[in-house]
Amino acid sequence: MADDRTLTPRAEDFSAWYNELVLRAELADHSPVRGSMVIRPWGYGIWENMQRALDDMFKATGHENAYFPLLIPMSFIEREKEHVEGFKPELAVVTHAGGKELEEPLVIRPTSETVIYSMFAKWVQSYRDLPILMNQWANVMRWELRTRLFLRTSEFLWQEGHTAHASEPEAEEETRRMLEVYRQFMQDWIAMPVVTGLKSESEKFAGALRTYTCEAMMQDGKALQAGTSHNLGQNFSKQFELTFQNEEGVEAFAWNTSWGVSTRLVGGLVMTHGDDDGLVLPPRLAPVQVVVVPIFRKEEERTAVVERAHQIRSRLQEAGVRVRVDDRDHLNPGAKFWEWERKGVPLRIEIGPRDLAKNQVVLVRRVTPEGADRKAFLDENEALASIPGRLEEFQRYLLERAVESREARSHRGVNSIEELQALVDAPGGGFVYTGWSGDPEVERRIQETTKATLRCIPDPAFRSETPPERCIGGDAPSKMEVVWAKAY
RNA sequence: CGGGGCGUGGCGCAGCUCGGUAGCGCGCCUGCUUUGGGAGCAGGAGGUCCCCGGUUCGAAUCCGGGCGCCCCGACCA
Repeated sequence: MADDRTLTPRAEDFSAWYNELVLRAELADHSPVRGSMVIRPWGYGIWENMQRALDDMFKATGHENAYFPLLIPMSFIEREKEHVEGFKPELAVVTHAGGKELEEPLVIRPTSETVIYSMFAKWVQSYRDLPILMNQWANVMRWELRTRLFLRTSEFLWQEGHTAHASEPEAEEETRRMLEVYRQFMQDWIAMPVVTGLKSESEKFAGALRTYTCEAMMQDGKALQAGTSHNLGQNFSKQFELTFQNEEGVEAFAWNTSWGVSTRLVGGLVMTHGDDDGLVLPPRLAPVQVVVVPIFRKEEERTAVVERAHQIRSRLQEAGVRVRVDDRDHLNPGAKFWEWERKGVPLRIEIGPRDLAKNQVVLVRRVTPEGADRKAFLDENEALASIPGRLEEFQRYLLERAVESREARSHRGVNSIEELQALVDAPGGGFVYTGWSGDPEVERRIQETTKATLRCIPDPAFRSETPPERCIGGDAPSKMEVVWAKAY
């Protein structure tokens, strides 16, 4: 840590900056168990706001919540070949319970496809029972060798949606629909723009037919896989005999999808918006959107100022704003300013005797565009009425800034591996768009030599105006445009 | 799994080379003065120096063994 008061600047050591910020903003802390974390109230508050927004979106698209158990029979995980291959190395297994060795080991879920589709199989007989549109909020465990708070921990919180459909096109539509829900959520709530697209064979979910992804670009030029949506085909329904009688009375296997986002999104938020002073929160997710800091000298001033601060809080609360009054008296105002800025609160109202006299408040934005005044002196009523609008404006500003930052780190029309390498190795890193023949050998070779991975085959909205002609790997014609980046 | 670093009060660290009363900054408690960008003064509390063993009159310090954590890399949906 740089010292007690400041963070290591991003430009000096981005990784150190991130680690220090997460601890110092009190988002999370290391638990006694290596690789797992305690999410502290400030971090959990952000997650709760994410959950609420996402949950509403899931409900609006027809999904219901349910809960499946933490423990899964080992034999279930082993049922689907690719699935078990993908997860085996990172499974935590319960072998003993009740003082005895178990006959069959139980796996702590790394994800719940197997148990969920085995239950769906019990519940579905007819096409009339379909579709099933379900979601669960849960913890999962994947034993990771190298962990980082929020970005990769052994245990994490997430949601996993699981659906069953009567036809392949319906399942594909669902897969795409939920990917779009994620994209929208990340854009509108986290103010984090993402590139959506299809994962290559080597990067797709173990057991899926196809995996779609949301890829975000962090300030250090590395990509973050922020959410995935899988078309599972009939891989799981075949293994768990999830069948139904169709309209013709013929027995058929159901088509499944699954999709998830996790507390990793909190890490994405930090690395998208944070600055050298600390966290910057998009207002829509901020546990506290406005902090009111009273300033006073004498006792009479204190009474009057603190009373006004609480009036301001009530008025803003009535307008639906999340407000906190920081009336602690063992800290001076400056210390409070730094603290709330470190924690990322979007707006601050300072109110002191001079403001009371003039019926004004001082309004400060967590970040301001280059050259703009940081502090605004405003008529109190006017200021309070403008707060909801200002929060939305701040939300928009963060998104714009993030889009600009991503665009500045996106490189299109790249034709050679050398150029690709130079770009991803440069300090800003970023997304590199190239042509690809679809040959997995090219993908493997590039990954090995450049350490960049194929993030996705972007959806049409993100493709370059002129499609690439040649494959990055050589003289073969390009069959599709792809995005490369170093990734978390 | 490889490489590096670190374990000393709540946090950050010095002390270890060269063994001899365990220190500094921040934080914490009490009081007074302060409060518009990280307050000042005075007084105070708080420690199995990661663990085990050894050397020694004496170990935070030297030796042996162990444990833990962090970082970088490899691996990874």
